[in-house]
Amino acid sequence: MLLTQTAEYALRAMACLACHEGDDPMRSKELADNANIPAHYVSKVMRRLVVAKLVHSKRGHGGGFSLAKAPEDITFLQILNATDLFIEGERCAFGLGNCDHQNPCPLHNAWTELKLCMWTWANQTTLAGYSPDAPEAPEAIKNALP
Amino acid sequence: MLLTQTAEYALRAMACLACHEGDDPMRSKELADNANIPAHYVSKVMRRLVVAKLVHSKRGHGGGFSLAKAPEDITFLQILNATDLFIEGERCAFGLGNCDHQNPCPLHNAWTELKLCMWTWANQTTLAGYSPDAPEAPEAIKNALP
DNA sequence: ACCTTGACGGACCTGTATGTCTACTATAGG
DNA sequence: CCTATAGTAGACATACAGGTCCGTCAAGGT
Repeated sequence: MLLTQTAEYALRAMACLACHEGDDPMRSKELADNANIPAHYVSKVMRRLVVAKLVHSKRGHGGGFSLAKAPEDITFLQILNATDLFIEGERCAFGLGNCDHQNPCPLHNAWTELKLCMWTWANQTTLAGYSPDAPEAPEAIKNALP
Repeated sequence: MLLTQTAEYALRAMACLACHEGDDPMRSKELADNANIPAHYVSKVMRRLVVAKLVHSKRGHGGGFSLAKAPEDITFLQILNATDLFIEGERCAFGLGNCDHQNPCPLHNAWTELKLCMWTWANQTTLAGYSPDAPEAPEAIKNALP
């Protein structure tokens, strides 16, 4: 599992909201069905996104969830950080104690590269990419993975 | 947490073995101390690496663990795959049911990119990079992360 | 006003990853 | 042959992410 279950739910939920048409908010039941999240777990996931100000919630009759900003302004990094999967500021996996840029441990570079790789991906990918007719992945990417 | 705890232990243990000098195997107690792994958990971690044929174990008096091949022939990908963190063949986080290259879901490309990013890193990084006097990370990497 | 809808928030349960302990087996050396 | 050493294997314990449940609160509709 590359991401935690909750992070995966959050990404799917945000994608659902991004492609939701109309101005009326989306109810948790709809989210659960469309994003394939356990019905009773939706509120847990969404509350984190509300606290992170990525999503607005509206109570009562006609209530539900809606994006707090334009899809292209919401990066995956923001979503992942809202769900406890902190990429930034993570300690070095190899450093025992004091390991930073000044005192790099032998494998510090490898670790930094991985973080940079994930961080760049998460920071560059936004919900704007969500579209039912998005272009297919380039051949290079399709064939690179075994 | 970017990696699972066990995966992190495995990487550290392999790094310790890679920089271990001499022909005699390294005892589990030494590994536990040097790689900062709970003493009684070392055998659990190492057994996976033994099964994956990345490490040789020797029982009895004078026994211990040693790398099964040259450090430069051991990639992080092999180590991670040995510890249940399968990067390859992972299903798409966004696909609900049938989602592949032929029938990509709207966010399939983003997911593929992340997998490719991690896979490339893991596949290109080997234990050969382990050295107490490895060069520092390029400035670009050092400054890219917030 | 009252009722229905639906998010909020906390208590609580559960399963998996992690960690600990112990009896067993293999090897080397005296 | 006996003993100390050191990995093996599996039972058992624990912590925490994941998941369920329910009472509360807010907003419309009638």
